[in-house]
Amino acid sequence: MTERTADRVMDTAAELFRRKGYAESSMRELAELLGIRKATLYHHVQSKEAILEWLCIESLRRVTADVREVIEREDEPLRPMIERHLLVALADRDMHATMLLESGSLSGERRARVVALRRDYELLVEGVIAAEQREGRLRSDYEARPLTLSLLNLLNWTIFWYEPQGAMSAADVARMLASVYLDGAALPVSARPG
Amino acid sequence: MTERTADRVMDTAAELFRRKGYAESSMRELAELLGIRKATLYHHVQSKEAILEWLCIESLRRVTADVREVIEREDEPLRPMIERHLLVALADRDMHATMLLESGSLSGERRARVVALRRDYELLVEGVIAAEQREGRLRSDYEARPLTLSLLNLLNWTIFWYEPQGAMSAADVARMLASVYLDGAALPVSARPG
DNA sequence: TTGACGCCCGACCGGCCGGTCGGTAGTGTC
DNA sequence: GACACTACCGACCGGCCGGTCGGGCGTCAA
Repeated sequence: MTERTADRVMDTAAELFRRKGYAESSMRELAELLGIRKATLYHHVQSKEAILEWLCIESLRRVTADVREVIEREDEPLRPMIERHLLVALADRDMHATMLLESGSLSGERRARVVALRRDYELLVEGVIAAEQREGRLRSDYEARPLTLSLLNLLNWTIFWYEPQGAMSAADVARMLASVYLDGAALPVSARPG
Repeated sequence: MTERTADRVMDTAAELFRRKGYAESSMRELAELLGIRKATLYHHVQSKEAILEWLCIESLRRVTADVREVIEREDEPLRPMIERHLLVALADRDMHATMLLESGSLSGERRARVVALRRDYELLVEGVIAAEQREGRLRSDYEARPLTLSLLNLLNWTIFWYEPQGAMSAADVARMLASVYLDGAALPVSARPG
């Protein structure tokens, strides 16, 4: 049952960290949510920071794996890649939020490992952006790097306002953001009313 | 000199909170950065949370005032509004980052006040978006609300990767983001190479 | 000279923090 | 019955936290 318990610890920690913030969450509180004592919690995890590192790495691992699969499968991967990124981020919401907001609380090697994974992922996306520019499907008046970072801004922070029970499904939001990013929010002049 | 000192406290606190996070920053550390003792610091501010509230309110006050002025002056305010928002956010970087990341650490009435200001600002932007939709300059296949939140995502989180000493000036980034949001990142099919 | 005021400080407080320790209870194996 | 292993726990630790208290020191006005 170790595996089950470890998973439960990680899920609960992700929810707690997202709701209260990493520094404001205590191991006592986490133990209480799990229905065990703090000393017992340390039987399952090495330290508080180890939990945070695991959450960061796992969220990046999942989004990287999924997006890489889309890139390898699709001929024109940009739009499906955008949609997949968003669907994964919304599915692993608490974990993803913790990675975005709290990875700065890691220190030393833990921090270095997470920063490296994040950089790898950014470069994966940037590679797609640059390729689409070369093939003339994406505008080239700006560098691939700021275009990539803008896209990731647009996507990543959606988890903080999206409401699963609202009018739009996750797939709806994914389509909308892909369309806004690629096609723009403005109506083309030719399509405007007189 | 009280005014000078209070300003210095707020500037220093904003930089510290952005660099280390609110919960991870201590009043001892802030006092040390200011070259005074902790007890003296409490002569100038009421509490740690009061500092955070002031930073949040002030950053929202500035961006709201500036953007409102643009809206009242311009006939087609959307593009200049986007650019102004970004310039203000980049100018008050530490304060703005603290507001975005740490306002959740406020409690009770302080939190309520900041949340209300944030909501006011969102509604101000949403009003512009909705107006542009009615006038046919903005696509209407999505609601004004998610279009607004997407735009704010795209803009707000830029402060975390923009490098002032880099190749692009703040005005360059502002123009780029306005163009990506309005015109899209894709090349129109008609403009693509054969 | 006196006293009010702004600015400063050392010493201290209770409380919560992450983490450790020694030990117990149950369970399955040989 | 002996052993090993896992899950569990109460009690405890040193350390840092936000915040307070009483008082010192210079300036300036009466």
